[in-house]
Amino acid sequence: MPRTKIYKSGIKAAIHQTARDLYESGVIDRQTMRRFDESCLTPVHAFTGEEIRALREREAVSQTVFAHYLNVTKDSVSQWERGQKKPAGASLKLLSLVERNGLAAIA
Amino acid sequence: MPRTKIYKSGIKAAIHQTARDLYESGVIDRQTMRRFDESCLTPVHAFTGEEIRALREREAVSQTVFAHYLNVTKDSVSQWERGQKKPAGASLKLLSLVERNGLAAIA
DNA sequence: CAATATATAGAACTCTGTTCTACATTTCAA
DNA sequence: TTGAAATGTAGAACAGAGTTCTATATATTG
Repeated sequence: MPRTKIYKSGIKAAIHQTARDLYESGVIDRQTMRRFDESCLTPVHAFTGEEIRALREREAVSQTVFAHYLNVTKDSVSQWERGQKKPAGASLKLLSLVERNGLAAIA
Repeated sequence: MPRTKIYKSGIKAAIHQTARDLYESGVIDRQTMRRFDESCLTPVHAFTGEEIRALREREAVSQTVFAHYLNVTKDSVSQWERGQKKPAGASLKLLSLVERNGLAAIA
C-alpha cells in the first residue's frame, strides 16, 4: 500500500542538514526553511493504554526500564497502560519515536 | 579529558539489539539485561534557560519550530528559556537527545 | 521456602504545560 | 516607505500530567 519508499535512518538527518546549509547560504529563504522543518516531523498521535503496553512489550522491557528510557516514573507508565492517565506533549513525542524507530533510538 | 571514545550513532543500537538477542536466547539473565538497559541511557541533566536557548540557536530554529519538534507549545519554550518554567521528565529527555544528537535525531 | 522482580491500586500533592490576550521588535515583500 | 508576517516577551488562570507514598498481589528465581 505505501507508495513511498521508506529510507533507512540517516537519510532524514542528511536531508535536514542540507536544507539548513541551503538556508544559511541564502539559497532558500527562512519561510521555506520553516515550512520544511514543520513538514518533515514524525507524526505524533494519541496512544491508548493497549497500544502503549503493546509497544513496551514489543521492546521486551519492564515498565521500570521503559520508564527510565523516557525519564518518567514507573508509576506513570503503569497509569498510561491502564488508561488512568494520558501521555501528552513531550511524552507523546517520545512514544512516537519509540514506535517508529525503536527504544534504541532514544537510548 | 574524555578517556572513553565516543562512537558514532548506530553502534549503540547494534549493541542493544545484541544484548536483547542474548537475553532472549537465554545467554544472559533478566537481571543482567535490566542492568544493562539502565546503564547505557544518555544521561539526563537539568537545563538552564541559557542552555536551552543556546541549544535552540545552535540548531538554528525559531522557538515555534523548536516547540514543534518537541511536541510542546511555543510558549513553553519561551518560558523555559526565560527561566520561568523548568522542563522535566520527558521534556528533559528530549532536550538531552537534541543536545547530544541534534534536532534531526528526534525528527 | 524466601527473596526479588513485576505490576496494580489509590490518594494527595506539585507544578509543568496549555491557553489566552496583549504588545514590541524585526523581517521582508509590495 | 509602508504594511503584513514572523518572532519573542509578558502575565495570569487553569487543567491535568507526573510525582510520591504506601499497600497489596503475583510470579519468578535462587
